Amino acid sequence: MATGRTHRPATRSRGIPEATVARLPLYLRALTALSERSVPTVSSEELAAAAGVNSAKLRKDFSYLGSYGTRGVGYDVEYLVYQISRELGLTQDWPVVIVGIGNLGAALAGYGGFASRGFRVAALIDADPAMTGKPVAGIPVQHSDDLEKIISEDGVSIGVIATPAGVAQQVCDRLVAAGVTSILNFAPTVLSVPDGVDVRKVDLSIELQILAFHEQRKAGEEAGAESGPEAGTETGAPTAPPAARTGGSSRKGPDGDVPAVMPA
Amino acid sequence: MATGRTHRPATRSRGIPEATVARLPLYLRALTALSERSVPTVSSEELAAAAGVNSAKLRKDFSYLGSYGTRGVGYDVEYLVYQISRELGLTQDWPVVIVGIGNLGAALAGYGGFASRGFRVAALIDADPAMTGKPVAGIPVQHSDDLEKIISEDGVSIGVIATPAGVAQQVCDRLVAAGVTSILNFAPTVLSVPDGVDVRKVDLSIELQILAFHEQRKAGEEAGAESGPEAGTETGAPTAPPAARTGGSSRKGPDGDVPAVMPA
DNA sequence: CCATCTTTGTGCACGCGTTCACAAAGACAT
DNA sequence: ATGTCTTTGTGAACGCGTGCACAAAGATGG
Repeated sequence: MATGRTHRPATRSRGIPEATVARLPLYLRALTALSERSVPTVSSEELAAAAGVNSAKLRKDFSYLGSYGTRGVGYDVEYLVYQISRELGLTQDWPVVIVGIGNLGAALAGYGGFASRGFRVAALIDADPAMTGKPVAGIPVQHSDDLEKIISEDGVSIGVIATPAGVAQQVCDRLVAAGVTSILNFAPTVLSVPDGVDVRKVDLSIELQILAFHEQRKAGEEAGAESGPEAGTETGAPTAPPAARTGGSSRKGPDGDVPAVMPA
Repeated sequence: MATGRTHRPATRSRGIPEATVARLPLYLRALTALSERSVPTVSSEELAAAAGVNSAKLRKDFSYLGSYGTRGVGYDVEYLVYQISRELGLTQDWPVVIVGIGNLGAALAGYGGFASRGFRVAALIDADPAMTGKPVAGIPVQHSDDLEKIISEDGVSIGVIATPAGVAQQVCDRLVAAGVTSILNFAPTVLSVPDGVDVRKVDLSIELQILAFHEQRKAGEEAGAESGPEAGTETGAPTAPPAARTGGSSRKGPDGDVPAVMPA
């Protein structure tokens, strides 16, 4: 999970567990595919397989929404699509602003998965004056000076931050002050927000690091098979905990991200 | 969380809980920032604040790695950076291939956060012959015909899929067959992989849908304050569960993703 | 050397999420 | 109408993750 809520101790919204909410979009996607193939009904078993989850889990998830199935038959696809869409708030239009139109921001602006699910890119915002007015994915970039005006005029409540890490918190503060209450953060920083504001983060680097951990473990298991499972626990630690300071490097990554410092 | 492992019942790798592994990159980032400011030691309280977590949680996380702190003082920054890097497998170089060089793939290729953490983009691969040879972020795109050769020659074990959803499973199968055992999937599909292969997924659309859910709930709470908290449970459902089929549309999204069908 | 003070490391309890297993419900055939 | 068969909906048990609260450890000062 590249994700993780920030703050807010598992709000358990209207009795719907957070874990269930996170799976509803998965079910919706599978159901939409079935709908396009004109499949009238699905069993929990089939749908669970399509969504990549356990069937018992799926049934319990749906039970939080109500009793929308028919015993002995399954679930009506169209009806379920509607119910989940309504529950997720996808029956209304959500204007979204994207702040920071670099490589990633531009890619997000052109991402088809947004518009297809009721999310409308209301504006692209960047701090670089050279970008202002230039169309990206058919939408002209606006300058960040107008951020507050754009948010309030369009009634935007969801903001996407795709800026360098260094300015993410400032951008976040301005978005929140202007009325945004949900933020999707792509910058590799921890954002602090007041209560009532939801933050979800997507960090590509973190995902890769988690994969690397498991990858290393797999490799270690093979190699460790000959010398016992307890190998590799102390593979030459460089110095004792109170190591002498080496003086911090000042290299900065291209997007304002900080590189990992690897002693020795 | 934009994330979520696939299969594999919480492997609890070498006694290190999955939830802890997912937080290690967070700590590492905070520690790296401290290291650049030449801060010699941090308390669990300070570091926890910087990483956006609870200090008790942080201490428990570190306890799984060993006793690297000094009571009354805190943790040695440099030493901890090294220990976490080693635990995550970041002391070695991980070659990574990115398959599907569209908007997103190109953005990923240029993402600075990869190289700075020991991940090296070994190759960019795309099925479009017109892309072949064209440099993206300084790296020439190679044709997908050579996928197997590239993987085996470079010893690549981590693959990133940024293709349209329709071809993601095929690409995944080829990657796995060629020897890739960790996959980061950006395509909006459930990938099925054999045992021993890790898949992590990042789905931008899902993250927004989760935000929309909470956003709707917030809006509903305000409005519902006047008519009681039980309002909005049955806001005009369109038809009874056994609804007549309306015939599926066949529209496809621009990236092969399927649009949500909204009845009535 | 001793007292004090800070901060770690962890035992324990609690709550959420997952999974099993089964009773109830309805479709369908006779 | 009745029996059979399929599939849902959920009660209950279990395991993981989180957070509290405190004892142990070590630094620091006198």
